[in-house]
Formats: sequence, C-alpha cells, structure tokens
Amino acid sequence: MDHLSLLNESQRQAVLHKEGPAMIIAGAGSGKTRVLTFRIAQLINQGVDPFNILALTFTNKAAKEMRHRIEKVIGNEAKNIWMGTFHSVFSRILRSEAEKIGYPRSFTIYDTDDSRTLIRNIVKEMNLDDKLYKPNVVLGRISSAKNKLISVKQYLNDAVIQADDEAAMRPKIGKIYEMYQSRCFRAGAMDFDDLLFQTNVLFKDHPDALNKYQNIFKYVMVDEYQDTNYSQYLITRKLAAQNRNIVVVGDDAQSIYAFRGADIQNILNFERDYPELEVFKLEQNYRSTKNIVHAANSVIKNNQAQLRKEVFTDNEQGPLIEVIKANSDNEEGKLVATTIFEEKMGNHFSYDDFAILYRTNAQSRAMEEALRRMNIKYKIIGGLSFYQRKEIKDLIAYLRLTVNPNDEQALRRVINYPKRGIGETTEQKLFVTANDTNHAVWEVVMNATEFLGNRVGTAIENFSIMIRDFARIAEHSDAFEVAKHVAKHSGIVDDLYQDKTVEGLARYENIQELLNGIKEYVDDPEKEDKSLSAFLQDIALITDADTKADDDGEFVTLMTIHSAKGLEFKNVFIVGMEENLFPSQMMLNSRADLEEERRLFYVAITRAEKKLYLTYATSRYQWGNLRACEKSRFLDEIDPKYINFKYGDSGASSGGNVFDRVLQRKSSLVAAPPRKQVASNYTPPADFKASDTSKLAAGMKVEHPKFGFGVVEKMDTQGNSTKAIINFEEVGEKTLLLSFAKLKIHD
DNA sequence: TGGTGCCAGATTTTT
DNA sequence: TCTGGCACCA
Repeated sequence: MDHLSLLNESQRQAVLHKEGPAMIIAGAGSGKTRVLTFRIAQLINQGVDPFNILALTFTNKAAKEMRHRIEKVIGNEAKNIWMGTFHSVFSRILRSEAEKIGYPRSFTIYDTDDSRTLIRNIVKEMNLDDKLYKPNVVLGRISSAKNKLISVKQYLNDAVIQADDEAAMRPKIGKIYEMYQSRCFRAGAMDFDDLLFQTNVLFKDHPDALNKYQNIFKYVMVDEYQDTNYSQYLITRKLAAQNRNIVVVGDDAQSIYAFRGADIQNILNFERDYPELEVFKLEQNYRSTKNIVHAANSVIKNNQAQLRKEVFTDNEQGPLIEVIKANSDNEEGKLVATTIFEEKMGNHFSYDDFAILYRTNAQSRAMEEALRRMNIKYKIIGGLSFYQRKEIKDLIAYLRLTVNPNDEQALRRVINYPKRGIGETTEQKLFVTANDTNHAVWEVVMNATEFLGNRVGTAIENFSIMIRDFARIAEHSDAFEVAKHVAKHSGIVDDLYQDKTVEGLARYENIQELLNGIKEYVDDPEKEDKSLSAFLQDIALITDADTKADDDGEFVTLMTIHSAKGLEFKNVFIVGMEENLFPSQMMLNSRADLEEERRLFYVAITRAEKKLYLTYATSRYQWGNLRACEKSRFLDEIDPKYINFKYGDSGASSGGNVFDRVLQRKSSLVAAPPRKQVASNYTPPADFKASDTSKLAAGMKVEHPKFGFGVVEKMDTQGNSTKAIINFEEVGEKTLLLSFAKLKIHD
C-alpha cells in the first residue's frame, strides 16, 4: 500500500486498525480526514463491501469531500459507501421504514421556522402568555428533551423536569410539547430532532429493523464525535452492538455544539461501553506554523475540563499573529479589506487564500461593505440561506403540500397566498372544525362547503382542487416538471410580476433560480430518485454551508466560526474580538459556557495555515445604536510572545472617542446619497402576448412583461432545459429559463 | 377581508 | 435598523 508511506506512525496505526472499537483523538490539523479516508479505502481493499460501511459526518460538505477523496484512492466503488450526516442518513432510512412507526413515507421535514410558528400557534390556542412562552425558549426546551430521548410521557411524569419548569414560571411546557408532538404527527411531519428521536424509536420497537441495519452497517465510523448528542450516541451504539466495529474520531478541544445537545460525556460513555477499546492519538499538526499552534495551545490551556493532549508541529515558525485595533466596526472592515488587498498583491496570493471569520452572522455586514468598496470578490457561507427567503419558502410550501396535504405549516403558509379571499377567521375556523370533528385539516379543506357554508367554502375547495391537481401531476412527472407547473398555476409568478421594485425583481429571479436548481437536481445522474418527494427530503437537510462554491473566479470567504470548523485557509482574520461579542454575552454565565466559547476561539485560530489576524473595534453599531466596546479577554490569554500589535491608522485624528465617532457618523449620514430605487419603469402593454420561443437565438430582440426590452446575448441548452441570457435595457443582464419565461420576439 | 401604520423586540452558534 | 405582530379602518 503506497499511501501508507504518506502517514506518520500513529496515523498509520489508526488506518490499519480493522476490527473492534477504537477512538481516535485527533488534534486540530493532525490529518484526521486523511486517516478516515485511508482507513475506509484500506477496508475496501481488504475486501470489505462498501455497502457495509457507514460513515457519519457532521456536515454534508464533509461527507461530500470525504467521498471525493476516497474515490481518488479506490475509484467508483466509493459511491456505494453509506456516507452523510446523521440527519440525512437516518431520514433516508426512516423514509423506507416510515410505516412501521406510523408516519407516511413522504413525511415532511419541518425546519426551525416551521417548528417555531407551530409553537407560536399552540401557545396562542392554549391562551398562554406569549411573553413567557417565547417560541424559541419553548422550542429549545422541547429540543433538548428530544435530544436526551425524553418522550412526552416521560416529560410530563418526571417530577424534576416539572419542578424545573415551574421554577422557571413555565409549567405548561410539557403540555405544549404534547400538543406539538401530536400536531407534527398528524401533519405527517418530523422536525430535525425527530429524525434522530424516531430512529431510536424505530430501533427500539422494531428489533427486526434494527437487526437489518446492524447487518448492513458492519463497519461504523463517526466523525466529530465530540459533537454528538445522546440521541446520536445511542443510535451508533445500537447499530454497532452486534459487530462492535465502531471507530469514532474526535477532539474534545473542538467541541462547540453543546448548545445543540452535544455532550462530551459521550466520549466517556464510549470508553465505558467498549472496555476493549483501542485509542489512537494524533498530535502532530501539519496545517499551521509554530506560532499559530503554540498560540492556540496557550489559549486552550485556560480550560479546566479537557483531555490531555499536546499538539505540536514541525512546520516553520511563521510570522507573528497580528492584532489590529480599529475605532469602529466600519474601520475594522476597511482595515481587513486593505490588508487582504495588500497581502494579495505583495505575496501573490489568490483571494481564495483568505477567510474572514466572525462570531455572529450580523457582523458580516461591515465586512461586506468594505470588501465591496475595494472591489474584492467575496462569498458568504451561511447567514440567511437561499431556502429561507420568503418567495422560495412559498413555492416550497406548495410543493410540500402537493406531496403531503396534511402538512399543516405548508397549508397555513399558502392557503391565502396569493390572495384568494380566505382570511384569518376562516383559517381559524378550518383548524377548529378539524379539531372538533376529529378530522384531518385536509379533510375539512376538501369538503369546506359542507363545514363552512358556500361562500368561503367554494374558495377553499377550489384551492384543494388545485393542490390535488398538482398531486396528480406529481404522480407521473419528475420534480422539475411539477415545480414548473406549480410555479405557474399557483399564481405565485403572477403575483411577483406585479411587484416592480428591486426586491420584487430579485424575488422573481429567486424563483427562477430555484427552478434552475430543481432542474439540475433532476439532471444529476447520481440522483436515482427524481421525484418531487425525494427532492424535498434532500433540500430540507441542506444548509447554505453545503452548497458548492461558485465555480468561477476567486473569492474571499466569509463565515461564522461554527461553519468554519473542518476547513483551513492560508490567511485567516478573526474579527470582532470584543467582550460580549466574543465571548458572547450569552455565554458568560457559567464556566462551562465560557469554556465552550474558548474552544470556539481555539477552533478559529487553528483554521489558519500561515498567518492569523485578530481584529477588534472600540465602537460598534448594535440595534442602530453606537456602543463602546472593550477588547476581548481572549486576546490576553494568548501568550504575548506570539503577537504583534498594530493600530488602525485613522485613530490619529481624534483618538477614537465614541462621541466623536457619533458625530462623524452623523455627518457621513447627511452626505450619503439618497437611496435609489432601481425599479424598472417599464409597463407591459395590455395586449402583451408571449411568442413561441423555440427558435429564439442570440441577437434577437425580445420583450419581457417585467424586465422590458432586451437583446438575447447567448442561449444555453442543457438536457431539455434551455436558458437565455438576455441583456435588458433597463435592468441589465438576466438569465431566464425559457420553458418558464414569457417573452415576445420582435423582429 | 385586506391594507396601513405603529410599536416592540431582535443578534449566538446549526442539522 | 429591520422585521413581524397587532390594532384600526375602509
């Protein structure tokens, strides 16, 4: 095996480990992914069937990357490995076993927004104080119960939990949990936590199913083990119970998801469950310079709770870590942007070599502005994801309803969008009737005239006829065909045509973009199931962090530290190194919280290969107010011999007093140009009629009911979908999907 | 029923 | 600053 020569001794031992339980403690940058990939390749080379290997990762991205790397070593067989996040692998399994636990095969996956709205509704229906029962608080409580595998029944019967809720003045949470769970069940929906919870239920109540998967997954591997919660821990324990071939990889110093129920206890549980366990420690860092590794070590030393491990490196010393002080968040952005520009020019870096990491998504704004001003291309990972935009959620809601008409949240979302005269009162009546008569809401919807009388009844029944019509199409068409039909006939597109503001145009384009995305999904030869239902399952678990980077051009990457885990960059900026921001003020209440925050800082530092910059500002806008900031305690925890201090240049003018900054802001506000509305002035003529676009070609002049006149620049045909890139007189270049856009050809 | 306008609360991180 | 919820009116 020639690839074994690429490994150091402890890596090699870990790779060669074949049978039995093992734990790999892998320090940051110690070649963990390489060890995992090689081990899988090694197993397959030794005759293990890829279908018998289950590899669980933390993000879809990590899974995809690992698959690629294995493919490089062993070729196409890599496709057959079961690899993915806990959520995606087990939703796939639940999908085929759904009936066993009483859910429909095409169950809906509720995202956090759906869960929150449902809870808000329940709180309202129960006449509880919504100031006390805030959706986020309630959901958090329910979620952590589920992650600890506490069912509704157990929750209600547990004296300690009940006392806890009472002490918090929220005694009704158990009741809400009960309602919430039964509503989800009736809607044929699972939330994120249910995907794990119900997998446990399936394995507990159906030994035959458990047995089946125990026999499939002869070799189980778990990456980022320190971030698993109890529910996940139990799933892996059950799956590995028969063959005991389980290998977990983790680093307690990088545990940053306790807020989501991750429990370091799982590492200790693991040692208890498998006394015959072998432990491998990977301590040599291949990623970063000595300065960075030592600085990271000096930070993590401040944590009391940690497994003993000494990360070291043979890499060069490298430059000192720069600490940069700015007078405001905007100046911080400016300093970061200019530094990136100068470094790139001076050292022949690509923009891909830079990442800006922050604690909260809100901080991206100042950075974006500065980068834009300097014409530096950037890409934001995370934040408000594409699938969270209103118009996208609307169309998705129609699609969800098409697949699963019991989906309550989807129904609420679109029953009166676009407006069809079904108001809030009627909507309430629908749900009350359903509850009173013990019917599914969808039953009531289909027979609305019977329950609610003729006037509104007809409107509702028409709506239901439309949805059933969609469902009929979905039976024999792929996801793209259905989506295209739904976009047109639901009235969403027409509704967006009405809106001529910049935002309106953007929304319209987003719908196009979604359709393009579905088209790509359907054309992807690796996807076996092209049904709408499969597509919906897929996107429910995709986050923005997973979407592939835009192929062309180089970009500076912006993201939260959480999403940066597992990644590495030559140059890293950690911005907003301020008290109450990083560490976050929500994390200052307990030692455990503060230590998690410190581990987060450790993760951030160890993303850097060559050079690390830490920046902070002495004032910052928050909720529209300027606030003074103090530099983070974390800066003082780094051994100063690894640091070089630098100050923002504009400090000389005024000393950076907060009040001066206010004045400066005010004057710059006055000077700022008025916001412009780049709406198109074009209004389509009353007799606008779309032409047959089958012979459309570059150079032709066209008219679009929303964008006005334009010239076709380029046609782009892929499979049976054709896109036209059109340069419009008023709104510039747009890419339109021909099967969808209404165009009139002028010759 | 639907539109407007005011007020309060939000920012921690993600599957 | 921005958003979403709610009250009030047509």
